[in-house]
Amino acid sequence: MYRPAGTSIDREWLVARPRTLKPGRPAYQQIADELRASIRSGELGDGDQLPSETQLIETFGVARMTVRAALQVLQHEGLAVAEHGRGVFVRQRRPFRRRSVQRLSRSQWGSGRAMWEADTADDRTFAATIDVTRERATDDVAERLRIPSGTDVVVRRRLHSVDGQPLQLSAAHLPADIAAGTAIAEPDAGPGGTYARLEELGHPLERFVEEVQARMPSPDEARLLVLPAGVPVITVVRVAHTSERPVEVNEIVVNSDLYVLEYEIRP
Amino acid sequence: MYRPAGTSIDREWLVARPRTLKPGRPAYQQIADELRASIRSGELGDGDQLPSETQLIETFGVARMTVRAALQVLQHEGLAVAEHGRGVFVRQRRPFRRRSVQRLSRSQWGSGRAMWEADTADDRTFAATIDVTRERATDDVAERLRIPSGTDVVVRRRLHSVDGQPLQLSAAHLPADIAAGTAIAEPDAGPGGTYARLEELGHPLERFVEEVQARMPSPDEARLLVLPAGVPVITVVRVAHTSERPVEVNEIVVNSDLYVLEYEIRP
DNA sequence: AAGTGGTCTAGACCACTGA
DNA sequence: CAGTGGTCTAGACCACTTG
Repeated sequence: MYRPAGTSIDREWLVARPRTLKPGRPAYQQIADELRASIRSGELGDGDQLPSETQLIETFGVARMTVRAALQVLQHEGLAVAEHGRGVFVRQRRPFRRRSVQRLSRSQWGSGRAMWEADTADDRTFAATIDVTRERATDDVAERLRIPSGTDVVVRRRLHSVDGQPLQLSAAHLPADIAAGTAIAEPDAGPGGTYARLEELGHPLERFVEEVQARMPSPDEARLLVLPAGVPVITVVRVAHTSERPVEVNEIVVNSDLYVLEYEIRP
Repeated sequence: MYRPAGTSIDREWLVARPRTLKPGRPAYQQIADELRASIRSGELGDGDQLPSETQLIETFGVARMTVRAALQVLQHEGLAVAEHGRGVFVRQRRPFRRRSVQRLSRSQWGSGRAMWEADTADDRTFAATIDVTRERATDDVAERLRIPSGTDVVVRRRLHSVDGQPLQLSAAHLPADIAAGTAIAEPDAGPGGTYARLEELGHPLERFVEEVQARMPSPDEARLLVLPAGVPVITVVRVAHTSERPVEVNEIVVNSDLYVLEYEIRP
């Protein structure tokens, strides 16, 4: 009973359904419930096309805005994506890429590989540097770097992509007294990246602290990361410390659909 | 120019707006853009009421479904919440609670405190155990525990709340050969919880590995955690290891609005 | 009772996709 | 071209909150 992903089974789905809606619960939610159940059970698999709006209208005997509301529910739950002119499809699930934050080890960036390349192996990778600027630190960044608010920082803003797929945005902030005039203030920071340069400059990195949160993306973030509705972002604020002081604050926004963050804790 | 949070400024907002929409971009998106800008700028602060649907209809000269679409956009971005019969409000922001996963230290659970109490200090806390059951391990859990698929496990499912506010769901899975017949299989596992019992039973915990992801909640999760639209959940799969074997897989789902996960990495 | 949001209809026109 | 989803209207009735 094998059926390859992406097969259209609209017609089968159609005849298998009861077409009656019970009073008490809104119609659009009942329709969403049925479709959701079909997705969860696997009856509708990854990439399969959902019944079209027209088909749902006929099946359930409701107005178009009602079936659209049902489909919107599924999209905002991250279960389906609409493609204009094509149909609504079960959203392809889950990370084809995983990230071990554990790989923030010296062996990684010491060897000239960026840490986000850790699991990439032989894939093609890109890090499109949007820009490197010198700015006044925001209050939050200044506090985390333990420098006076408004002090100059070098900011490296980047959009990381792999095989053309945007994965994450990052904005690394370093105190200007450390980074200005060095390779860190250049678009290409050289082999091993910022962390390798910091060590060379006499700032050996002792520990990283990461704060992890999740939220829905802003419209700008959704555009840059090509996020469909219903996909949140994970935000990471990483602070790199030497034994003396914090030397970098990196604000990272990742496509939560493509990442698994991995941490190891030793009590 | 101080204005306390929650103040209604509908009328001010109304007169300050242009009421013309430009062609090219959908009307509901332009309306959402204006409201979003007001929220981001702070003109509309935490808990403030947005203009009502009626006011927006008059201001922009569009149909009701159009302004509703605009308000839906903001709700799904997590910027606003609607309250039936009251209005639409700027969503109160961000964690009044923070969690240091770093606190998975022996000193915490050794001292009889659960790790999710680490930062709670003198707040009132509750952990409503939904149930403790014996089940066959799912494929995923079995693989993580390195036991044959279908082997019995003890499952402790809980809903954690603080001051009546639900924070997280968890489902801890332990191999039956370790946990069955012990306090771990009881609803109240005793002081220090599962981890303290494991140590007493001769399973000293050496390391924890956590995999962190984010996604939109299922309807059930949204109901249990009382999540409004536009708030994702963070999922954590924590595996506790002795030097010999993995002894617990804990599947955790947290309200991303109330948590900051914190990790420390030493290269 | 007045004002708010929640659901729903029966249309319309448009933009995009694919054969 | 037919079929798909995207936007929008002008109504309707309902449910909830507040004074």
